[in-house]
Amino acid sequence: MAGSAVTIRDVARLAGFSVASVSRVLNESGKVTDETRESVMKAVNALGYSPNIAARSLSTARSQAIGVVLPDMHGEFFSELVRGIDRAASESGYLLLLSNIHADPAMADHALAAMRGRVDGVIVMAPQLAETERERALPRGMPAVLINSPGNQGHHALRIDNAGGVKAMVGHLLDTGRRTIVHFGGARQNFDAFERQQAYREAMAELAPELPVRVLEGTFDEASGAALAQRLIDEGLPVDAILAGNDMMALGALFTLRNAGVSVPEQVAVAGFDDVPLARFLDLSTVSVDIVGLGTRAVELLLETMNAATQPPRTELSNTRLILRASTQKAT
Amino acid sequence: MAGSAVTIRDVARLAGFSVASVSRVLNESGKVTDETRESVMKAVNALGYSPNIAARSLSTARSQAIGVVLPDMHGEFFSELVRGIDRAASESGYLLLLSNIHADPAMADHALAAMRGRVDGVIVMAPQLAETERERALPRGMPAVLINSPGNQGHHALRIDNAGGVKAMVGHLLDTGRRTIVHFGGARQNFDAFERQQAYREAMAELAPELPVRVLEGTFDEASGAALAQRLIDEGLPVDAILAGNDMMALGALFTLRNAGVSVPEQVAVAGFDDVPLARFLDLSTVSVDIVGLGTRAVELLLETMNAATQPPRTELSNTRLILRASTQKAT
DNA sequence: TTGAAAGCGCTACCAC
DNA sequence: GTGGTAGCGCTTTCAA
Repeated sequence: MAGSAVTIRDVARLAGFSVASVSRVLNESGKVTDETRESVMKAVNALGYSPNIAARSLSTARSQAIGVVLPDMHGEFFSELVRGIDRAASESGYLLLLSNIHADPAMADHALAAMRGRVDGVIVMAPQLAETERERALPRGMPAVLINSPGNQGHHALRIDNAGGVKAMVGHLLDTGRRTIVHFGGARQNFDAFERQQAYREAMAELAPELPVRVLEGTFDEASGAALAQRLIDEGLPVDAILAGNDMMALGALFTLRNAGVSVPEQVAVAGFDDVPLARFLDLSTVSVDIVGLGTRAVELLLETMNAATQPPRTELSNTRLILRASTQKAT
Repeated sequence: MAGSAVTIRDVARLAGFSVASVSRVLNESGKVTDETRESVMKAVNALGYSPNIAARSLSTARSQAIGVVLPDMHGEFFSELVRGIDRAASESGYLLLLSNIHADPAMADHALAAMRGRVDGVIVMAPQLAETERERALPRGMPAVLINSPGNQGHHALRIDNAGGVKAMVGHLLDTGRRTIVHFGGARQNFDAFERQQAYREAMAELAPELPVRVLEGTFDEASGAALAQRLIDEGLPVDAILAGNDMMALGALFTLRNAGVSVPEQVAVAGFDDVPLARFLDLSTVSVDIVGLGTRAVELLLETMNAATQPPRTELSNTRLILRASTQKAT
């Protein structure tokens, strides 16, 4: 292993003390005289010693590391989530052991197993993994917190508040006088897409039961949003608002409408979900999710679990914020 | 430590074999009869056993993990780089130990020290850390590969080919008839900003020594690009091309010019560097860097170092690609 | 082919 | 306050 050359024994020998004392100095545990501390530290510096953490882990039965298992994601969401997790983890003295799992369940098994003994707990985001598969893959007794993953057997879980976000946006569209609001949904298998579609239906039913409900199903990408918008244009544009399941679809719709000479927001309002950086540039109204906060909170919950395993599992919703920009607001 | 309940000894007991045999089965080392293998595997499954990797690391002196030390970055660059590193690492059976270092050199020390004994090598991106500080923080004998970091004492290093990218773009601008090309530079302390500015001067000197050279210094963000563009407008726009040090500056310039009624690219061409996702949406010509490839390559070099420490250190440049879009091309 | 046992580097307990 | 040492869970000789 890298850097293993000098061990605690070398330090002890050079300092003229026992390994026990060296350990005490390094861990600030137990009593040592200033003299002892000084000789030990001198030896440490002279040798460029840093302790072997694997050995320490083995001895203390804790690794001071948190496992993070994420799907293969692109862009902002990934970096923000990792940033949040890292921030909270390093504040508490934990390092991150990262593993991307791709669609394959066998990889999840492998990734989780590989973490055994190197982490004190894991944060798992596996929207594509069935609950049973996930639980089988999770090593026995490994504290875990779930993010946007199906089921919640015995673990704390965190979810994006899709329902709250969508409902707020539907409310805004209604408040600004929209009457025929169509939803562009993502693929059915996608957990967030599913929840957002549900939320749209519920919000309409609750806030404006007399108004028509319509869902067009797409795939959460720009091209799909463009195609669906084109379909509406071909129909003679029988709508005055498009609530897309995510920003990329919304942007696709935005471009297509503008290219077709439809004025946004005058004729049609367009709204997204996620608040990707592009949204700000293109003046798209959307729902923003506090991703950094999601990561931070996941760490908090995990630490709580690790320190008191018998907490009843909770599911929390992460905050969501309505971001109103030009794409839904008539100029005043 | 998490999941430590069942050990190799429990498996051995249940299987009716020694721990040595269990180890052999699990590692596919040495000879075992099919019977033995079978009983062992049965016991493993029954107990839900997975080996404690910290113990294995200690015993084998290798951890099958790679340390990744990155600055606190936002967005696409971070996720793409980690994706590339993760992809290559997991293909070779390595896990990633991640640590964000912030500006503080003490944190770098801490992060690197914390990796000792848990990783077989590290990939370090520390553009803000002086070479001496970095080398002091790096535990003795730890194989390391540098990304976009100053100096290269004894380590393989990878850099973005800023010079090549800028030169190609300058060439393109000249080819399309631009004659007064001004460069919007980033902050002087920023390594990439510095290199790109240098490259601009060199490219101009080489390709068009008769043309004027002008650099306006900014800060690599949108507002800065906007401000510098405004300055040019106030001067009566004595340029026909803006080569920004990065995309965000270019976008700031783009908006400001358009709002001022300046037509891009007819009156002024605008080019960036990085190819952020926004660039495609806003039809900005730019230079794209293969970030995933950068990460992948870093892992390859690291594995090479770990397996044959006595290679002479090399510095490689990562490929760069000219992306030509509407912002620099006169419509034909 | 299998088992016993010696470490890997460290921490923590127990004596002094 | 300090040192000796047993173990943490695993791999890997060395004998049998």
